Amino acid sequence: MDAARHSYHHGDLRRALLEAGIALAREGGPEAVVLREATRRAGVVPNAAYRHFASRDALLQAVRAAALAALAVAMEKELARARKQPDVARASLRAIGIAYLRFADREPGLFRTAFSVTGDPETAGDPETAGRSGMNPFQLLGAALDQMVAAGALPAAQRPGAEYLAWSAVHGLAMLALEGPLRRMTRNQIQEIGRRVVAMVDKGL
Amino acid sequence: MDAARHSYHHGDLRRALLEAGIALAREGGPEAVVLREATRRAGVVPNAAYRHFASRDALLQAVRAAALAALAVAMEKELARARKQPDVARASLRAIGIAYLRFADREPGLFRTAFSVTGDPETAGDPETAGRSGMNPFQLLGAALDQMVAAGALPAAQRPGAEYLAWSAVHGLAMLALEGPLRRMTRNQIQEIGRRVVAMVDKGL
DNA sequence: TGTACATCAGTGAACGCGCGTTCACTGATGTAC
DNA sequence: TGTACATCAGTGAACGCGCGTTCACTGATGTAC
Repeated sequence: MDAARHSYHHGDLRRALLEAGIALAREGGPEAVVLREATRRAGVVPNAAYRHFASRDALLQAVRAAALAALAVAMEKELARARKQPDVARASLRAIGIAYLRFADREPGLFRTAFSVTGDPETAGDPETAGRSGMNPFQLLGAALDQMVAAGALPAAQRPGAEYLAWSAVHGLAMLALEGPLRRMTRNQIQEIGRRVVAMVDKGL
Repeated sequence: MDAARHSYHHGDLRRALLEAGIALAREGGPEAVVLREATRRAGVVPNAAYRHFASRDALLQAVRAAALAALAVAMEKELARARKQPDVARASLRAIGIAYLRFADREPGLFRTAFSVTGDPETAGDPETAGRSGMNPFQLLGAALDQMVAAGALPAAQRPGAEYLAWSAVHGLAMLALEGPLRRMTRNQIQEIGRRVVAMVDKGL
């Protein structure tokens, strides 16, 4: 990658390191985000990274934010489809759950990086974790639940904290399928269970 | 620990290493199960471990089995209490969920070791993963669900695969609370969410 | 338009770390006669 | 009951590994006059 650099200065090393870090996370999860490897891919000497990131962990946090943003974008895409459905509110909530599970399936490395790492993804503050709508994954889920209440599909009394219930169900399946005992199941089996989990949440909330 | 060994032979090194491994897992999760540290605690030279375990991973797997067995025992205790309830089937299912969450809370290191590690905990084969009843955690959950069907509290059509739905919900909360974004919440908040998750499963199945 | 110089973004070399694992060894145990 | 010897369970020393990070450095850039 980027092997052909001729000037002494790189030009955009911060971005190059971040992108290398994202690629590493995609390939092997958070523990694969190795500072030295990122500099290797950027065609630069190891300690050059310290001009742009205070430590290996700082790089990892930046990668994590990018992973969350990628998830937010995936959710937004699925939500766009849901808006054409008759029962928009319900379809939106399901879309969020399905997008979450699909992201975990298709980008396991990024998924694990986004969640099995220090830091609060719900932090509304960090714009780096947001999708195109400016909302991060957690906020998107919250908005879908608000819609449910507005549509009368969810009792207002159940609304507070409901994101944690929905999130838990879907997150648990993702983890069990990714690095837990469900790892050996086929993709189809997992998808079927995914549908049922989402249905359970819908019904059980 | 065990500093006072006088004979050249240890006597029960395998057990000592396993117990040291369990202690390490309890303190710091799977990545803390370090072979050299286990031998240090057993008062023995590092490579002595290879007389009893083929590799660091073999030790880790043994520790993992022990962690699953500990969870099974915790579940059995909670189940014993549930048997005194009027609606035994339902109470049993909830007991399993509550025990699971409580174990994750009280023994986070063992919990993570049990699940965020290679291997299929559902493997009925390994007796090392079982509690006093001879059943492992997964089997205990299955039995509770069978009871639900027998009691008419769960449609038989929903029974197949239902363990994965229940498990996902409760596992997800445990993970989010343990090493995810819910880490900062108070124990009480998590417990409250736990109750609601279990209720959601009960209602949503 | 040209030059001096501060600032910035890279280089080069080296550290210490603790780990898992291998090798050839030796002290202790227990079994056969 | 005693001894010879095979087997077993430890020791001692050493490996290579790749990592994150620090230090003093130098080449390139851009700004002030």
